[in-house]
Amino acid sequence: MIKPQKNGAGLPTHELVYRQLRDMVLFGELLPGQAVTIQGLIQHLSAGMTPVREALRRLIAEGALEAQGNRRISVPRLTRANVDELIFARQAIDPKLVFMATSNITKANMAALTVEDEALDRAIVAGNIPGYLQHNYRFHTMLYDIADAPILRSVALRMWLQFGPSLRVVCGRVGTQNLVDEHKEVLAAMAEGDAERAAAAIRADVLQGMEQVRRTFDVSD
Amino acid sequence: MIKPQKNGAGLPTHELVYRQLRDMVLFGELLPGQAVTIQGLIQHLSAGMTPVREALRRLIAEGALEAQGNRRISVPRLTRANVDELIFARQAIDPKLVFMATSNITKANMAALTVEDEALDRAIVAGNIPGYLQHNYRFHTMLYDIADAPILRSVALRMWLQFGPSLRVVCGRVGTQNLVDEHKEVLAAMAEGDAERAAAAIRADVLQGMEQVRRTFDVSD
DNA sequence: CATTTTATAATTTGATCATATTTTAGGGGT
DNA sequence: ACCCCTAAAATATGATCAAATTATAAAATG
Repeated sequence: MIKPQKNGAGLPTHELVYRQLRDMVLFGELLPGQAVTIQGLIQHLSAGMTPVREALRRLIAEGALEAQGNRRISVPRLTRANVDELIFARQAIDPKLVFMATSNITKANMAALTVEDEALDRAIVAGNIPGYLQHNYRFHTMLYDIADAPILRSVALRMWLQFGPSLRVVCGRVGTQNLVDEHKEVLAAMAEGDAERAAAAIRADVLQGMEQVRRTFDVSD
Repeated sequence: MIKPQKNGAGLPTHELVYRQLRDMVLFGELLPGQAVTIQGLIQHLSAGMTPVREALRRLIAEGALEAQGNRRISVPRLTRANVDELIFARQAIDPKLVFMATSNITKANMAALTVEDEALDRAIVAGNIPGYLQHNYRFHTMLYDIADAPILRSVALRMWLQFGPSLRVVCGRVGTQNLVDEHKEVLAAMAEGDAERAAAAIRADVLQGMEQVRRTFDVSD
């Protein structure tokens, strides 16, 4: 007698499992190189096998996890060359999305962005690393959503999934105090409708953050 | 009594199902808007449920298929705005990959590219649409592989999965005769080691092909 | 009376689970 | 080092439940 339980939310289980795993990748509960097993997740999330498998296939396709070939799955360990690829791609995509977002900005959007950025600042001064990672992610993804360009958005989100674990490691080493961003400049430019300036500001922000990731490779590897 | 059959190849079934479905998307056996059902694939490919589900999750994550929300899956129908996004992304990514590939080119690589391009030319004069699609895809993906940049490569491949079905429709309307490409120029530049010129050539090639896709939206939609 | 709308039943499809099989990794023993 | 053996993890299947679409019938409107 098999009885599939109806999970609390209105979402399918494989979607819930996906989101939990994605957040674990993004906000640093999983470290680069760490192994991920299906059985382990079944127990840890108390989920069935099929939903877990589907979520893993999806995350592998998105680059958040890596299939090693011999039926093993792990969190990817970035190489220096990988980081350079990510820097190039983000420099190309993120400014375009902010440029597009500037046309679609509304009062409500701008207010929500400001709230998120202030929460981000508080996390920085408090040295709250998970809070920093989450609010920073949310700030950028809100911009992606406002741009209303689903294909470019999916590419940008994919990049976040790839450098997420490494970013976590960086923050663990250098702390949050040394982190600066160009978010205020982005918001000011968007408020004036100056798409070019907003795009340039986010480009600087992206470059600044990614260089921090790159720097860790120059010392360690 | 359950007996999982050992599929002929050494690859897992979900991988084989994935490849078959991907090729169906890329080379036009599936049209934009067409519905894709799990049950249908189980019968059509005579595969089990789990492998089919995993392959579908992967293809959805890669943008080749679309989850409509109400548990239904279909081949995405591109909007004019989507095509503009694809044009922007390919213009940014493809030239970079060719630029990088120029540094890594070998005699064997160059020979293989030339063979592929000649097969492509033959398909064009023969009006062989599936042949055109396959050889064109192979030519470009060979360049991606040579570049040895897995992250940018995966982004570029994702773009192909998105415009694949629409490209098939375009070829069906205009035929292959009117198709021109800049592949000869790309190869000539790469042979000389002129990465800038090769990148510019592939940029022109991409733009030319994608404009063809865009044009169909100006008349139909 | 024809047509549209609404409600209900039937069928198809998707989601999840338990289980059987296959493969891999690791641990003694040569 | 190599090879068998065992244990654990991954893969694949079919059964079962749930949900959604389609088909069908009834009711209401013009």
